[in-house]
Amino acid sequence: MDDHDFEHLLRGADLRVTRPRLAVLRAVRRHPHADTGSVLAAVRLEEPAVSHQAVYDVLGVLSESGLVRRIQPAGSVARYELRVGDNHHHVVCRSCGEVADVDCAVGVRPCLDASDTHGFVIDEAEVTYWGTCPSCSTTSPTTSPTASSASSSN
Amino acid sequence: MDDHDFEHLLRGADLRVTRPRLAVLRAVRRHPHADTGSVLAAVRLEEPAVSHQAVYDVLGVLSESGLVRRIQPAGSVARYELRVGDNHHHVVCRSCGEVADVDCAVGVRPCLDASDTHGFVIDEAEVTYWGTCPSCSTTSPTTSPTASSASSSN
DNA sequence: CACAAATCTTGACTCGTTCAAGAAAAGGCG
DNA sequence: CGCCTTTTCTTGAACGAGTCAAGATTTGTG
Repeated sequence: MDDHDFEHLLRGADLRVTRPRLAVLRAVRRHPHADTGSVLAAVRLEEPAVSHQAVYDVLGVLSESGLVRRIQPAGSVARYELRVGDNHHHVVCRSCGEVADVDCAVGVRPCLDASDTHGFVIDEAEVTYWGTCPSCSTTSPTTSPTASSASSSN
Repeated sequence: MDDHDFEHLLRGADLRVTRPRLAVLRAVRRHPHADTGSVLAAVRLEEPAVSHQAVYDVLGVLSESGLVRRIQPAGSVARYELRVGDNHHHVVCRSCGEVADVDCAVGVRPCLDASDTHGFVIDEAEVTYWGTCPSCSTTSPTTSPTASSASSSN
């Protein structure tokens, strides 16, 4: 996944290839599950002039186009990842908010057979595992969910 | 589930029995999956003097105590329900944000066997089904996710 | 190279939620 | 039953992720 691939991805989705978009894709690749603020910070290391609105816009269109996946565990802000279309799920640490990938255990489309769907037409089943991450398990639970990884700026 | 039961629930959780708390419990019972604003509105029909902060506080302690369950699908505000401890899941309409209950199809603890959990200690698996609700399926998709049920006040 | 459409910058703003301080109510005890 | 401590609630300000809007730039096409 280099810039060349990203360019193809964008063109394939009928999106123009711009410096902000490439920078966002690189940032998301480097920081899986990063929130918008972290993506913005990472982007600005390479492209200092990119506005926060541009990052919101870019993450928005990339999500709609399926080039990135947006997740948002309860109590968390939106997070983004490049891994897409492989039906994996997420573990979220109740203590520090850390997110990790979990490959689907049941099959390609796990739990997609809900018993009574009340007439809803279901197109996706999203599984979120809740628990405690390794570092919060060993150390005494001091860290709060808000005090997570990278900080955001504005 | 009448006021008498609610009182027992509260005392059993070492919580004082107050008019705001009973009103919130009644509101959540009457409006499953209601957001905080809707709960506040419903509460004020019976207890006009209850502050919005009280509703936030009450919903907070009730959630911590396990008397109500808080859910928050991506892109939605927090929602609450009384159904608790029966491991059911939710379908969320991508178009209007409507939420419905779905009983667990796989078993008592579905999908709780993640393959590689990266050292996380998992205590819950939450399944969210995404799709389109009956009314958004038939009618052309006009309604937006933000224009949902009851309105909030302040 | 010029032009229309898409994209980005700038800056204000919305709204769900939280923070903080003091007033009011709950429940135990005498 | 009424006092006292603690919990809970009211009031009002503040926070912050995300959105809106208008105008400037850029992209890709003809």
